[in-house]
Amino acid sequence: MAPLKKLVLERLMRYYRFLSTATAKKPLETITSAQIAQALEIDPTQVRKDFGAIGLVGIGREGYETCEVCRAIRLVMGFDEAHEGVLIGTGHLGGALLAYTGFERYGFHFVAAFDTDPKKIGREIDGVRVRSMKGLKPYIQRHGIRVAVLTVPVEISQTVTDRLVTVGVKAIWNFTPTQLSVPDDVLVRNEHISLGLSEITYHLQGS
Amino acid sequence: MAPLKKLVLERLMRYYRFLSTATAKKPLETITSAQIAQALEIDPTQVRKDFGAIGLVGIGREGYETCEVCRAIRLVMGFDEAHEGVLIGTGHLGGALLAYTGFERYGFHFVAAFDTDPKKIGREIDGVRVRSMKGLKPYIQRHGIRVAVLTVPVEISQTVTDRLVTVGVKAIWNFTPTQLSVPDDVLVRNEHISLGLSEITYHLQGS
DNA sequence: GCCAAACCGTGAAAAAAATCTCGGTAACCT
DNA sequence: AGGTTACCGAGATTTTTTTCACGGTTTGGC
Repeated sequence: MAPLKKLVLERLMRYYRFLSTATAKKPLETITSAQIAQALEIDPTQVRKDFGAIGLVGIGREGYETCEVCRAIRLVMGFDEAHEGVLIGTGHLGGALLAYTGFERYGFHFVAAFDTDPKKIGREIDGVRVRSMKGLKPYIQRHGIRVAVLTVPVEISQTVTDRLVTVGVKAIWNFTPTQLSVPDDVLVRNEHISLGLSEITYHLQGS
Repeated sequence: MAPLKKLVLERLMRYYRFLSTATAKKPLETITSAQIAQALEIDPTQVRKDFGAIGLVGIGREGYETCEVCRAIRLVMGFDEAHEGVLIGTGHLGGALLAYTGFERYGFHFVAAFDTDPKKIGREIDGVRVRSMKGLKPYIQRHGIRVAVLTVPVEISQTVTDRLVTVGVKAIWNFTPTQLSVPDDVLVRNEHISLGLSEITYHLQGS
């Protein structure tokens, strides 16, 4: 099967989140593409296309089985594999991410945090131990960590990235406003929060 | 001029950020589309198209005047108008956003924060006063606030949004994992951080 | 048992976004 | 001064993404 595109993955994520929360308050046997589409403000066809892409088939005039949909999404997205990540940089944003419990449902959780500040090293933030950057390599390699979340100051983001790559990290969730360069086999997902301002200031502008 | 698309706005933001930081360390008179494109890992044509869209013209074989580019972007994006925003929900993420100073360069800053927790009300977080939600309406209206940043728990996100809309907020920067419904004239920019996990868990999956 | 309603599935069409191609022009070199 | 190089600008093309349109199928009613 051809790899799924980024946009498809993001929509699958949204379907999954919607189904998780919607069925929590009112269990549903089945759900139609129209229902999902309306809730998420997209086209019903889009939902059917996406479902088709991961091998889901609907039934008659019932729609899709909610359990089956969730299972299929979790399977294709890899939510059932435990993804253990480390956080680099325990500033405000890093701390907020460590405290956030919403990633668990996607099979992701933090097992350690790293920082250079001696005052922080050794402490725990929301149950996660803060370690010295010196211990990065052995930790990553001993635990087979493949994901790192980057919340360090921009000045050192590329340097830290290079280190992460050399110790074997395969995916970097980048919250720094930087364009990181990495080898082809390493995935960088940018979470450039400031970009959101573009829409806002432009929209408000002049009006 | 036709309104600029979201993707164009985001790229303009990236150009602006790149130019701001690149010229800070080494002042450049001019810059070529190829240089920008290489740094941001996009196509040079894309850069020229975007620049063309905001009326920038390059010169001979020199490229574009950096000052002029920055000025044009700031003008079209509205960075020079002071955008005063309020933050609703002073949890971990809210605190991190209040502490972040990087929004200033885009003309955005926080003038107040709101929360329901009596223990937080009255305190200051990074120079921003935390106020009671009861005072939301008068504050917004007295100061003519048009932007709200939403970092409240999901359970109350729609309720708070409705309130924001009725008191006259015109743009909501939504950090909650919710699909908010608002009138047509109100802009919602979603910063659904969890979506980033889709790429990561999918990429790592099976490998 | 048959008709109608409410779905899905999919190919076709449209819209949007990214990329290619190439003519034109200004600066540089010899 | 003239050729060459290194850009930009814009039309044409391709690719991607979204939406439309409609045949097929299952369910429920009569």
